[in-house]
Amino acid sequence: MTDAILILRQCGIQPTPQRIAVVECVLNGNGHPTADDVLISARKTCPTVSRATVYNTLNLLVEKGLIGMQTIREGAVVFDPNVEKHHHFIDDDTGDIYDIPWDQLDVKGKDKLKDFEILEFQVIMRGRRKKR
Amino acid sequence: MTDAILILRQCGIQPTPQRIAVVECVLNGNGHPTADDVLISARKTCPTVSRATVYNTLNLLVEKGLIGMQTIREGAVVFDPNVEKHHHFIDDDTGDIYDIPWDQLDVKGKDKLKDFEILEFQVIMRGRRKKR
DNA sequence: GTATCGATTTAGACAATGTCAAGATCGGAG
DNA sequence: CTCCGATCTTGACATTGTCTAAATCGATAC
Ligand SMILES: [Mn+2]
Ligand SMILES: [Mn+2]
Ligand SMILES: [Zn+2]
Ligand SMILES: [Zn+2]
Repeated sequence: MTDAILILRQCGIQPTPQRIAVVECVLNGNGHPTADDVLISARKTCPTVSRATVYNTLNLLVEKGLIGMQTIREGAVVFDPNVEKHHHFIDDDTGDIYDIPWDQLDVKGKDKLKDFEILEFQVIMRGRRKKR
Repeated sequence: MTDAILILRQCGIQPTPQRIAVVECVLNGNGHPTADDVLISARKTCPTVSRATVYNTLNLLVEKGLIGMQTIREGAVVFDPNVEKHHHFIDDDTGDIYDIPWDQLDVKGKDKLKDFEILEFQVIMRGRRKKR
């Protein structure tokens, strides 16, 4: 349970009911929601919130580094409450996206790519999550 | 210079002027075109080709394994004439996508992810291509 | 309490991506 | 030539995302 108001203030963003709802949806929600997921979810606590405000707020949060944005799903960008470096696993059956901790994988050979200046990278895996 | 007609026949797809134009655009063109790139490009040799036919043909080619489809750019899927396993580097300045040969990188640690059955994976890198 | 003013939100227009269905077109077999 | 199945085109439609103008909000000043 994050304190959305505090988080917004610390970034110099005026906390409003709409922005609080958006922050709570993406930070307390589970997973990697699309903007539309956030809109639907935010409307449960703030029924009049508009699509434009959800997009504005999400983009603002990305700018401030409070959340990430990932281009790994077809059709829509997803937002990511996890701002630490990490990899992703996408379940082809369900579409669910799982975080893989950064230190679980090691990518060897990047330094041999002389033609490219790598600013960031990640491993993207697809398959099925094993039922347990 | 690929023989589009032959390639289509080998996959059991009737070669038509429209399909030939699409195949030539994505196979002989350079890089990772979007459907819209292909549409514009195909219209140079086949001015009346429609958007639906371009999408239908591209999806058909993907189904048959003749080209790949990558979800690595915002806004639109890109198609990939390279069907071998490989990684990608995206130039943040230009948006250009470069193929990185499969054996240039080695991802260690995948076997420790007990909860996931990895069917495919790739490394996605972002940054700037060094001018040379 | 009321007027004012800037910040915020809303509703709807708009462009782009992608899918789909209905009708037109094409091309080969009879 | 006619018929018929395959293919193509057109335009409608849904979705994602951005933008603008007008409405709303809230704090301060009077
Ligand atoms: Mn979703
Ligand atoms: Mn393009
Ligand atoms: Zn993540
Ligand atoms: Zn590629």
